[in-house]
Amino acid sequence: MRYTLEGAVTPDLRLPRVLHALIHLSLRERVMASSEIAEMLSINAVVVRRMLAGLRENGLIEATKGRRGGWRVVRPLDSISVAEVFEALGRPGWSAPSESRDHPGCPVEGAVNRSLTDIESDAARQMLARYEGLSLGDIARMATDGE
Amino acid sequence: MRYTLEGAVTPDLRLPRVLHALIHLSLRERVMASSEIAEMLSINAVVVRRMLAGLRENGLIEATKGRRGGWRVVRPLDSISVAEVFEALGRPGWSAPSESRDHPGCPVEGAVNRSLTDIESDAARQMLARYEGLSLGDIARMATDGE
DNA sequence: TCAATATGTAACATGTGACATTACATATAG
DNA sequence: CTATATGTAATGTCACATGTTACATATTGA
Repeated sequence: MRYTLEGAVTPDLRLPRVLHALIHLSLRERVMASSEIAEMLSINAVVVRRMLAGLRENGLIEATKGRRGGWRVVRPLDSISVAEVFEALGRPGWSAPSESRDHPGCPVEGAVNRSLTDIESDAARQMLARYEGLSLGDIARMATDGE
Repeated sequence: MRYTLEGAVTPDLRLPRVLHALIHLSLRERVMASSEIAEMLSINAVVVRRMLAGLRENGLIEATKGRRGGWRVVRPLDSISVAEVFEALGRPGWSAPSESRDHPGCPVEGAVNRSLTDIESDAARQMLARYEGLSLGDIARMATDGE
């Protein structure tokens, strides 16, 4: 695993937004149209469909077209980890570690790259482990219980 | 401390590049012009001056104008941590954690934000601690010794 | 003194990715 | 059939690292 946590210039809010939407969607136990979710998140409905496309391809949610159509969470929240959502979204905000390739073969550049990559990879690994240990059910209970 | 590791769309290579340049600069024990450093890093001389400006303001390096001018590392490499360079560069690639503010007051959004922020902050804290424990001298020795 | 050489910066261009928006194709309930 | 949803392409906006040009300022050395 060799990843750094990065993000676009425009703050990448896909992960928090999708988690937020999935939990509401599951708790309500009825389908919600993209437009409803969009209103809830104060964003555009097309952006919602774009974000949820990855989750649909990974079997986390299903979409029904036509009248009375909308989105439905397929599995129980306790069985869905943040890591799974993160992966289904395509690891938003992550990119290759910051290695410069300005002077290939230079031992100094190599040592710098190895040092920084080690540190970034360890941090990324730690974050992913935490994502794996946290389920959407956990978050839903956090919201319900005394904060 | 509340930071996420982020980066621009264009890979942010300021940290590895500056570390690379500082180590060479110190080992050579003579001033180097921006143009020389730029050639070494395969980038533009103006970009070099822009990167090094923060280090100059933080007293890590000094610049001399005019003929025979150039850049000089003020302190020994062993006394300079990666963290110090990182800070002098303005924490390149870091930004506030990814919290959505789409529906203030929503307990679900709040729980999501707290969960993600905790995880991101911990990862950032760990990375900074590693930066603090690593000196430019350490990296220079890595480059010299058996890799 | 004066020309060559450096830094110090402003100004503008470029490339990229998240997000916004419009338009339209496709599918489905009633 | 028609209203309603998803699916998706095309285009625009914005922010930021980097590239590039231009010029002001400072300093060395003959």
